[in-house]
Amino acid sequence: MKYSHRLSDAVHILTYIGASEIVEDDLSSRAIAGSINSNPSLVRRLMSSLKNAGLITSEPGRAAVSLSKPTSDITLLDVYKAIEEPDLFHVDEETNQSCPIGANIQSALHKAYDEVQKQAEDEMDKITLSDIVSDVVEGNKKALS
Amino acid sequence: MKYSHRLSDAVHILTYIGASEIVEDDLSSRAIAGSINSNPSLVRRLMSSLKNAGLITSEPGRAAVSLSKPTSDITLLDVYKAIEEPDLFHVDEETNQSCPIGANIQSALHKAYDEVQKQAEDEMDKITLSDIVSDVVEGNKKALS
DNA sequence: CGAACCTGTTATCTTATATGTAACATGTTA
DNA sequence: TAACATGTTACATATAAGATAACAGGTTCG
Repeated sequence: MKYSHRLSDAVHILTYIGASEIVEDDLSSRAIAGSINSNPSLVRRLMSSLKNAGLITSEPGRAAVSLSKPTSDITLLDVYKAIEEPDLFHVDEETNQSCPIGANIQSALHKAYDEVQKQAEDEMDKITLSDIVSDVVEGNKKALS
Repeated sequence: MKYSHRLSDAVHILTYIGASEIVEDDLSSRAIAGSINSNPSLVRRLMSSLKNAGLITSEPGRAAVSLSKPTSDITLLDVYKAIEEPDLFHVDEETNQSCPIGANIQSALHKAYDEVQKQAEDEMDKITLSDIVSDVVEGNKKALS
């Protein structure tokens, strides 16, 4: 996942929905794609994951997506788990088990990566969609003044 | 970089060097590649980055690589910075600047990601090669008993 | 009712990246 | 000098992300 911005686009979608008062109130996948500078199909695919995770509610045929929870109850961690692979780092699972190093490095790395993952997730859990929406609305106010 | 294990292989190399007493004392790229179950060229490429970062010392022609610092002075963060892209998450830099959301989401995301990055890096900075080597040596002892 | 929109899903193409592999110039050792 | 090493480059392959198109089905409103 080096050059991916799936997480960013997913947050963008949620922010668009959560701050729809500052844009024309068009919540179609086409309108959201216009904001991302992407295409409606990508938006609908990401929304599919967000829907599966219980973060948004939508109905076929109607351009009427909405957040399932208040913005303060949706964390960056929720979005991360809905969209991304679970692990930030990957252990090489093909190391040589006949070598003392190769046979024991995997568990040592898993232990280390788990600690990093936990700290990252704890921090992501502290950042809410409300924070992001506030920053965006604030930035927009400044730009208009 | 979804399916990459560059970081794991780099730590593997350093661990191999740092724990060479529990393997036959062959520090050639071929021997290390054997432990990773990979190939010497990959090992030499990773070692090239580790050398640029000042973590190892080596000379052309001689299979005599060594750590530039004690294992307790080499952190997971050092290896991460030597090997990986600097950022865990990437902001979509192509969002529509004509849209209030698209124009302001980038800085909001950078701010959020920076906080997560900082926590992850702080944790990586606490984990040393010494910890990894200890776990591997310990695991080997158990396997032999 | 029917035209015009929408969502949800799938398929294909292109591009970026990681890895495997080979090759080669050059240094070292015995 | 033969054998082996590093350091670097080039190329092939596999995986994944994103762009794009297509289409079945639902919704809205004239």
